Amino acid sequence: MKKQFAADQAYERIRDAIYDGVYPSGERLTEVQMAEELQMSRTPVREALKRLGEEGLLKNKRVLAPTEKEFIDTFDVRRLLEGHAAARAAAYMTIPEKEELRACVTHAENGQLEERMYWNKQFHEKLVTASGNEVLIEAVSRMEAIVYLFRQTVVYEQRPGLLEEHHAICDAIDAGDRELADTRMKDHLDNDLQFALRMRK
Amino acid sequence: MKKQFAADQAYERIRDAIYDGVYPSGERLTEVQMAEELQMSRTPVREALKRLGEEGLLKNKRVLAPTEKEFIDTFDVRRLLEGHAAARAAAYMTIPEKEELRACVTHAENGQLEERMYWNKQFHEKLVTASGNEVLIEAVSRMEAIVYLFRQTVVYEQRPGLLEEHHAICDAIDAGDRELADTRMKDHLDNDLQFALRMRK
DNA sequence: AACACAAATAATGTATACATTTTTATTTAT
DNA sequence: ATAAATAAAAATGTATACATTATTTGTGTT
Repeated sequence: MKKQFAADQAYERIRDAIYDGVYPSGERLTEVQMAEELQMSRTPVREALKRLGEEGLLKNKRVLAPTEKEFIDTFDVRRLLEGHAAARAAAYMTIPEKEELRACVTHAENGQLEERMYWNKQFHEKLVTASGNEVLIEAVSRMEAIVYLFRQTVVYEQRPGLLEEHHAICDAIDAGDRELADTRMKDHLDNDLQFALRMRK
Repeated sequence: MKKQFAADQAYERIRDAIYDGVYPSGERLTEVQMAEELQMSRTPVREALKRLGEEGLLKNKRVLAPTEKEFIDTFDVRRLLEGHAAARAAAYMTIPEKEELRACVTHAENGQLEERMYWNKQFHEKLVTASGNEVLIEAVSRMEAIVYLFRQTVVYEQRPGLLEEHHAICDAIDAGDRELADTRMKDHLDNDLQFALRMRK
């Protein structure tokens, strides 16, 4: 077990708390309060808050409250990047990698809600990671915060068609069809977006 | 004139110094030394260095030394994003915006090296900004550091064909041809990449 | 009640001190 | 001479103090 700096702990704990809805969108996080709660001095907390700010989870000290536009804009970029990742995967993924990817979908099919969330997330992550392009990976992961915070609900994981679409993407990749993989990923994300938007109403 | 925090000044000064080659790639920047040079305490310097780290200009305390792969990967993503921005521009840019964009190219044609650099940069910036997609804008700007540091030289601004390509992109946008604008931007960036890679040898 | 202003309270930004960790320099052993 | 081990030096991470800014609260006015 590696020793963790207080600043890192603070970062992780606050981040998780935000994701868990402990601090709702719009709430202001102050250094003193956080320091109090985490039982450490302001210094590491301050560092953690700054980092959360840079990563977009806080917007001048308040928990990000993503607007519909921000969400749409995020997907506009995401579909580009993940579509590209899918195309690359179709061209360069190794057989074992393809199998792992497919396994994500089947595991999701068989698992309960908790597991299903995990494997769906893994699916996208594996796909992007397989590109081997650090810049791409970084860019995608940077957008997770908004996505996560916007659709506060988890119902999304039950969206009809979701798993079928993941399968379809796998099929395109297995077939080595770049174009098709790209298109299917983009369509998939479009569906996700539409569904999430509808859920908010 | 707005008052600046010491941390902000530190950030800007160190960043500019890195860009100006004062601290060469690979050099280690320590808090104490920077604090000394900037005549302030370690606290704001530390904050600045952390920020520079998050933005990719420092990689555990050392000035980023981009590898060829990183550079290529960056362009792989850039062409996606800027290509998309060009396509959007073709579809949605207003006449005055189109004129401003074209002006960037003509200004570059008529200016000296310094100006030319400025206007070429403006060209790309205007194009991306016109998308109105904050996420996209942010993503593109995040990649500037690597691009800038990798091609330490400025010769790049003299690349044969560069201005013609900018014009060609403008033409496609003026014509409202999304596909073509996208392709031309991608080709343009591909050329940039190839040229930069060749320069390094 | 809504507004403007003043006083108070609280939060931030910076400097500094100190313990710990990391780097560098030096010594010792093979 | 090279490598391992140790000692010395330097740099980092955290806590704390204090001055400065923001924010809130309270008061009086229309």
